[in-house]
Amino acid sequence: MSSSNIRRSMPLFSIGIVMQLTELSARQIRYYEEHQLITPMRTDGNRRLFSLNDIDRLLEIKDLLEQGVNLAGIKKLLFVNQVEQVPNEPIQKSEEIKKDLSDGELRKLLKSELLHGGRHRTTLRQGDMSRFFH
Amino acid sequence: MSSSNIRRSMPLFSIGIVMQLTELSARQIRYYEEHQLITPMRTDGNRRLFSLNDIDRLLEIKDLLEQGVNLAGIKKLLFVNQVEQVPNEPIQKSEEIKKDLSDGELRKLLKSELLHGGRHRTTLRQGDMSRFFH
DNA sequence: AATCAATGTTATGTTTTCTAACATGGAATT
DNA sequence: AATTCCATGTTAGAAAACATAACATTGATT
Repeated sequence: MSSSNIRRSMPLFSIGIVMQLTELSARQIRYYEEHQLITPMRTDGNRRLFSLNDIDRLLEIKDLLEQGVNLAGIKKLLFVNQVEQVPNEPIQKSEEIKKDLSDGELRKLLKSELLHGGRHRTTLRQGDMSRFFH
Repeated sequence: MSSSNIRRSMPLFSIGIVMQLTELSARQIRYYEEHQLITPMRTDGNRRLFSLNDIDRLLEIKDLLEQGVNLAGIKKLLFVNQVEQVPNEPIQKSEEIKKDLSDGELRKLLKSELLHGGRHRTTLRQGDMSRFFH
């Protein structure tokens, strides 16, 4: 897991913000979760918290729906993207230990990642973002 | 206003998330706002929404407080940072029109900025972020 | 001892989000 | 044409998160 991926998978956004950013209704977002197209984190009080990756995926879902793909198809598409991507990932150095980090360490790391911002992209579906520039 | 600055000034985060990221109490955050060290946006329902810049500033406030600077001093410091930084900004091209954008256009832009991620930094206090890597 | 700055704590009200149920419109199927 | 199904809207009621405001506390300064 690259630092960028860590940053992009941080649960940060309430559903209200995600609604604005994606222009999806709460109903739609929850429905997609219900069908396991996204799996946002939850707070202790059971509120959803979305990551940048979640938002990314929601926008892709929206895009595919507008192209006529149904949820079943989208689910498959998202899934093949994941499995076909794994082999392309460079073998990670042993430095990048995946071993359990303490909560404190993780929080510190995530903080610095977030605030340092992303300078290199390791996104799966590269080029997809072009559709936001119309 | 660079695209990065737009992205970093987007009101996105609830106070709960900001508490976690900064390890400040709600009381502290509100107190700093009360003394006009930050001015987070509000939702229609009056909930605070913080930007990355707000979080950045909160962390700087926290840092300065730990160094013994009081709020009055911090206020001055933040202010001189702002005024001394303006001349360093390159003159913006006339392409970068500041004219009013429609809400829709702005939202699209912000969305793409957010999701595209920051690749170049135009931060004011550069180097400050190093303190997050201990 | 009194004051002040920064923060904690508590009370009370409002906003946001939650789940669950039912409704609807359009497409596909029978 | 009637039915079914998918995706979404709408509503109700409960709980979480957040708002302001007031009072308490702690440590430093006067």
